[in-house]
This record gives sequence, C-alpha cells and structure tokens, in this order.
Amino acid sequence: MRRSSEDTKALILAAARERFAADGYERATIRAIAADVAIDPSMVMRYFGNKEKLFAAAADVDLRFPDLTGLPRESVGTALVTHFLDRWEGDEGMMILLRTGVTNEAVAERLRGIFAAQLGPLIAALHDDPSQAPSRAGLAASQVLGMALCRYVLRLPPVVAMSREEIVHWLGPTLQRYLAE
Amino acid sequence: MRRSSEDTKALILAAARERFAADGYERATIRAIAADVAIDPSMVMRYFGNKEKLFAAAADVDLRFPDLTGLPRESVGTALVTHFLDRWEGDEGMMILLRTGVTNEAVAERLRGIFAAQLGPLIAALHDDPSQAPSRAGLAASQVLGMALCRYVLRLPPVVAMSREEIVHWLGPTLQRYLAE
DNA sequence: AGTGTAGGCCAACAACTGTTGACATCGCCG
DNA sequence: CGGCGATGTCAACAGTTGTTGGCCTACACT
Repeated sequence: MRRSSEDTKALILAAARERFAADGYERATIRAIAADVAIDPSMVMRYFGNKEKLFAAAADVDLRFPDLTGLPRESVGTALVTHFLDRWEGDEGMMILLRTGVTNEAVAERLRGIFAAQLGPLIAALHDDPSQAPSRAGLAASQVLGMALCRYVLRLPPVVAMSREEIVHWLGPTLQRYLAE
Repeated sequence: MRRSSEDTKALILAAARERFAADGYERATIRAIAADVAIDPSMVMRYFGNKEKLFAAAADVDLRFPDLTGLPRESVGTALVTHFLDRWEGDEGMMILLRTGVTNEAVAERLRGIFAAQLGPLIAALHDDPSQAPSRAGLAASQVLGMALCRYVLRLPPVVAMSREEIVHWLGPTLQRYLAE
C-alpha cells in the first residue's frame, strides 16, 4: 500500500517541525528531515519547493493570545503566564520561533510583527493611557520569553525543576505589575 | 612592514567575536572572519587550530558578577540590573553566549555551569534559607536574560526604545522580589 | 651578501549542503 | 490487459565549508 500525497506531506511537515525546533534552521538539514520519514530528500523538494518554504510551513504557528478583556483586572498576570506555559508545552511552534529567531533576522522580524500586531493591542485595551502600552507589552514579553528561554531552551536545572504552580506564583505578580499597575 | 604574529592573532580574535556575536556559530564562517581581517583562511587555522578552538577563544568571557554582599539588602535588585546592562553594552561576549547557546548544546551546558557556579552562590549568600537560592537565581536569570533577548537580540522596538533608567525602574523591583523577598 | 625563518598566500581536498532531472514502480481506470 | 498518472528512488550538479600542505617572500641576523 502506498501512502497518499497528503499523508507524506504531513509526515514531512511533522519531522521538519521537530528538527527545526531541536536544531534551528541551519543544522536542520533537508536530508535529515527526509531520513526521519525514511524518504528521499527530493520528495521534500517536490512537496515544499525549497527549504525556506518548508520552514515557512513549519513555522506557521498561531500564538493564540487569550482574550483578556473579559477577565477581572487583577488576574491578567496569572492568566498570561498560564496561557504561555500551555502554549509552550503544547507543540513545537514556540520552540521553532525562539530557536530560529535568535539567529535568523527574517524570523526575528516576524516576531516583532506578531508582538506589535497581537500583544500590543491586547495590552492597550487594558489601560487608560494607551501610550504606555508598547513598553508594558515589551516588559511582559521580556519576562515570558526569558522564562521560556531558561526553562525550555537553555534548560537551567532549577528552572526546569519548578512546578507550573511555582512559576505562576512568581511570574503572575510580575506580569500583573508590568501590565496593569 | 609586516605584522607580528600576536597582532594578527588579536585581529582574528576580534573579528571572530564580531562574527560569532552577529551570526551565531554556524553562519560565522572562517572564510568570512578571515576576509574581515583581509587575510587567508589558513592563517586562522594556523593560529587557532580549528573552528571550535577559535570559538572557544572568542567565547571565553567572564560575566564578572558583582559582589552583592556589601550592599544594602533592599538595593540588590537594581544593582543586578545595572550591572547586566553594563555588561551587555560593554562587549560582545554576552551576545555570543546567548546567540550560540540557544542552538549549541555545548554552550548551553557552559551557561548552566556559569549559572550554577557563579550566580547561585551569589544569591545563596543573601538569604537565610539557602534551599530556595537555586529557584530564586533561576527566576532572576529568566528576567535578565529575557530582557537581553528582547532588547539586544530580537530588538523589539519598544524595548529598544526604553532608557536605562526605565529598565532599572521596572526590572529592579522584580529582581528584588525574586532575590530577597 | 647570503640565509634562515616567521608571516602569509595559493590551490586543492573531502565532506556536506540544497537542488535538479531522469528513471523506476505501484495501482487505478478504461 | 494495457497504459497512465501519482508516488517514489537514484545519481549527479554546483556551491560552500572546514581543513591541509606546499610554496613564496620580506626581514633580521651574521
């Protein structure tokens, strides 16, 4: 029985996500991805055109920011932390963006775009004076991304060892202050 | 007039630092570094053996943590922020470690070592109950590294636009809470 | 002036990369 | 049964990378 075109395309994409998340853009080779699916590298080219397009498909993730407007104002901090922990542990998308964004200017630009288009407005809606919103969003991003960096990328042992509750307990008030105070 | 051996070696090292800081390990090629110094790539090999050793020389940075024990207890937070801002703006060492540590396991391991050997004890000395020190150090690292990531690596515009004073104003209390409360 | 040597260049290597085009084979449909 | 399109393989390409060894050449010293 042969696989359908869509099936192998999905297999390739899954393998590519893993490789890009684990190794970054340069070290995730098309040959390695193809080997993971036990397939010829030329298949990857046929289905995705070239490496850049394959990466674009693999890195097409939706941050799915939650709607904070319905929440009691004093709990936006914890809400954001828990959401991001879920997001990071859910799939490899976040890891891909961070691992590659650090050395790939195009991805960094994309992160700036996501940040400005999605997180900024979200924060702006919370506050009376919207002029402070970008700075506040930036501060929040720094703490959230820093936690992700230490826990999921650099794997600092004490940070890995912390429970979700501990992280929420410590980061919640920080984000609360950055966002709403 | 010919250059002395030590001179060119220093030139190569300086160019390597720039390239590794700007491009990361993979994309910083020996040929590019050599071209920056207007020299033949084989010279780089002669002076540093191979690329790994060149990188080791370029990434041999000292974090130079400050001595917090003499400080009034309530100002350790701001002291740590200002120190790290200085450190990041001083030379390329920090940038090299972060850019490469994200995709290079050996550098990540080294960061874990630095963290455990230098930041951990520093924090432990501040607190009565030393069992909490690793978690606290991890939290502090997450905020400091996250700020560096957003400001110097990803260059999120609002974070870049913030002044040193603003950053100290916002991060100081956060670190103070993580470290000493 | 002759010579040894430190500093530097050149050409080439093997390995690896993304990418391409020609060829094989399975399975459906007439 | 025969053919044809979809699925997949093979071999090779051109470029880049780290790395090597042989060669040149300016300069200090006798």
